[in-house]
Amino acid sequence: MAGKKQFDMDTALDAAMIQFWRAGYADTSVDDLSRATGLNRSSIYSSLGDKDTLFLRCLDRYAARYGAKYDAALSCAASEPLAALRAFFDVTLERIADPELPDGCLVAQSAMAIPVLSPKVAAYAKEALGFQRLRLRAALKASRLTDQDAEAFAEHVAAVNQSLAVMSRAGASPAQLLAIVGVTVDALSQTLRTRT
Amino acid sequence: MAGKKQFDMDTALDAAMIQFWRAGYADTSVDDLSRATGLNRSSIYSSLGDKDTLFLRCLDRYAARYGAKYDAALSCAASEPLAALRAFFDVTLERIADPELPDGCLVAQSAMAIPVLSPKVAAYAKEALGFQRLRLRAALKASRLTDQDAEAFAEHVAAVNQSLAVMSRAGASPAQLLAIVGVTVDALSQTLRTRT
DNA sequence: CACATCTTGAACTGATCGGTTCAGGATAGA
DNA sequence: TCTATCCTGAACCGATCAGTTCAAGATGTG
Repeated sequence: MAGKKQFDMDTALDAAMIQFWRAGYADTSVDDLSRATGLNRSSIYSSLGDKDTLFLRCLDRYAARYGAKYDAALSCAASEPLAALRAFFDVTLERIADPELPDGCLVAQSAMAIPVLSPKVAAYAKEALGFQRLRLRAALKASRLTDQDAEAFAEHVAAVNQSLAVMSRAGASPAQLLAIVGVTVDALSQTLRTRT
Repeated sequence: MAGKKQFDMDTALDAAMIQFWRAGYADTSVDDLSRATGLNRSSIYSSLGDKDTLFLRCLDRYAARYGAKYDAALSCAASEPLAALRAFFDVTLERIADPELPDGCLVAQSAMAIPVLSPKVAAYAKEALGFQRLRLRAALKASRLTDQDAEAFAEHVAAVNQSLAVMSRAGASPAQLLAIVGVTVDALSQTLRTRT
């Protein structure tokens, strides 16, 4: 079976991404990736690069895919900040609820492993978290919040969003996850009401 | 050098705990533990057990040590709920600020790795998180909060506390961590003020 | 002194790791 | 049909993994 591309690159990258996402970098061997993608060990190295390179591509894929969803969710922040925040959390909650996808979050997973990751990967993980903060800061500053409140909420919301990864890994129920974000959403609601 | 115990068990366990804490289970080899504790490879197996057993002991040690601190912090929750919550977060923030200790949290680290940990260790990690929730629930119910609010805040605070582990691993500054918990503390303050 | 106890370093097993190489099969376009 | 291209399986490398074993050395107790 050869002559022209025998496999779908997107499908293979998705499979690799999900494998890393589920088991983490350290607990994913190249043989695991071979099984997950259906690609031969040799094909992985020739088409997808070595383990580190492939992991970086998966991290990038993950950040781009869900980054776009977070952006879309926050797009109405200026007019409807509360709805925007709810939509933001919904991106994460729906991802967690999807039985096709692992629990947790590839970025959070990688952030926790920073001390044992290669500098390049560690830097990318930090960058992804920083970008998430920027996204939230920009959206919240466009709302009626003061700059100070917007910055504090941006840090807080980014953190709470990552906490959902930890709690979902530990088997938290959808109701528990909703309670977690509920307090934050209420807090924003209060702040919007009192400091206008 | 022998005849009677040649090493201090507490010191050795602390060193092993910190090694697991910094690098995680998967990225800690028995040779790493040997180097960290100063104990011979053979001595580790004869005195501390195999890797899984030792990890469980370290997890238990960690949960007991900081569990006691969290309990102490929450002890004034009935009379001073807001101060109790601040003291609770301070336990984590001070641990993160301690240059002698790794960033992050051994429990959060383990929770993220649940899909690739042994069932026994995975169960213990879940248990530790559940216990933290119970601690918070009991403390908040003793305050002036309604049961519903207390339960929601218990979930939220436990999650935010874990989020500090993720963010500190990614290099968040003390100011950023303070902003994260500040929103939660303000939210509790508001709730205490409006729903008495 | 002699003995029991504890610890050490080193060697060893079998398995797995990341990464490379290569002969050969399968297919597409000419 | 011929050839260029792509992919496969399998073998191989050196390194590291967890875990075990053991002879030798060091110490405290009798």
